[in-house]
Amino acid sequence: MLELAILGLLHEESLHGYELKKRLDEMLGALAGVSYGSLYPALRRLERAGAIEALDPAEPVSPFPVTGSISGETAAARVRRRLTPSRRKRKEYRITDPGVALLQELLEAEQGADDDRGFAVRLAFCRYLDTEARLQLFERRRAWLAEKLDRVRNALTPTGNRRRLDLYTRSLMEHDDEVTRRDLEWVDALIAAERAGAHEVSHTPITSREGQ
Amino acid sequence: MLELAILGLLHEESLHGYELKKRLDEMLGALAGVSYGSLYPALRRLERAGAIEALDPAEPVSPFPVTGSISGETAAARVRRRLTPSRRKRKEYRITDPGVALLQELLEAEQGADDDRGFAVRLAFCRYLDTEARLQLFERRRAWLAEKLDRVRNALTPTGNRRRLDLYTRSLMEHDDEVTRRDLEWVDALIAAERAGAHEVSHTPITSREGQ
DNA sequence: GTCATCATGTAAGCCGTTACATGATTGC
DNA sequence: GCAATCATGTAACGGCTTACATGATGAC
Repeated sequence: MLELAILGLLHEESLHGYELKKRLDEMLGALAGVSYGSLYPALRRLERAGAIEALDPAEPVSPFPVTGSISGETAAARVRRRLTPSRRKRKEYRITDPGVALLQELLEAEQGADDDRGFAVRLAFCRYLDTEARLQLFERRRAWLAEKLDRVRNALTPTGNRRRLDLYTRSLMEHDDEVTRRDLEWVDALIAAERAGAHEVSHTPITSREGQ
Repeated sequence: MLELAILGLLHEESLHGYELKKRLDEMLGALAGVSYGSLYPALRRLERAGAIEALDPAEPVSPFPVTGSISGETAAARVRRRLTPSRRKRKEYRITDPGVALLQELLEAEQGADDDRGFAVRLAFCRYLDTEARLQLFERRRAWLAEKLDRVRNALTPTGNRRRLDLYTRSLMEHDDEVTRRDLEWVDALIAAERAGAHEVSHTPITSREGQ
């Protein structure tokens, strides 16, 4: 899970551990608040496995030489902190070709792809899958949610041997029911969008958000 | 977490491990699918700690002697399986007085009471808390959710340094935003109901559920 | 007699955490 | 020079899973 996320982030851009954690925290919901005691060992494992490699700090990797302004990022950076924040003892990692293959593999893996966290992380990087694999991921999630909804519904209906629930437990289950139904609708929308070919996934209209 | 749930269930009724797992599975969302490899060791730990005790199989505990029909349960039971399904080598556990104290303590503990699972399990047994402790639990959850919502909102608004999100990640975050807002509303309803003294918590009207 | 289910347990391992230790760089 | 933040790591431990091992009971 963590390794999947690391590979996913490094596929976009080379990063060092500390920065990686910040990205992970932004990606929250899933994987927010992962600890360094977990992150750094994961990086070493991936490095030993050849999925990522540490960059030589002497020669920077950017396609452009690092002489002066680096695209538009500079203007914003100047405001918040000085230029060239670089060169601590930090180790920047880059994903390797086998690493990209591993990312694909982990994204498609069935192991733990169903639960909330597993799905969230996979969805965050599913742009690296082809449409078919993506649909497979969505359908699996859908089935899982449908099953979950079924179980809640079953626990909620007073069929036969069912013990009666206290009000708090009942409220919990009703809420669970509602949330799961919404999750299902969402996944259905993702599937529909994927099938339509157009990736107009950003469906959520939501009650006017002029507040901020 | 598991121990809390075990104590909560045993507070209602004495049970053996296998049956306990079934209840846990029904309580799903949180703690559904917990494994025996996790459950039995937990029972032993609790027993060693004196929080629960195994019943002497010779003398059953029920307030009524076990001669023939045991309340209304019998009629239903007769249909699905024969009477007296009892007496394997199963070990029935009962909660002790120190166990009840431990249950209280765990319910009020701040450790891990905020996340989805922790809150769900506590809510399922919060009837064993007094109104004040319950409100404290709800308020803590509320604060946690508010903070989470804030982080999502922040990641979602294109402020300054923010990298632009791909469509899938954006959809994920928007969904997260929506779900978290609903969670907040729900907790607010719980708090309001608690404050009103009446425990009319079962608010959810939900779109007509004639389907089943 | 044999299969499904009930029932209890152990061992190995995974994945993560907390707490601790260390040190570089920069702003003031 | 000192504190805040950036940055990397290790050690111990926690909680849960999987896979395995075992056996009793009841249905057919």
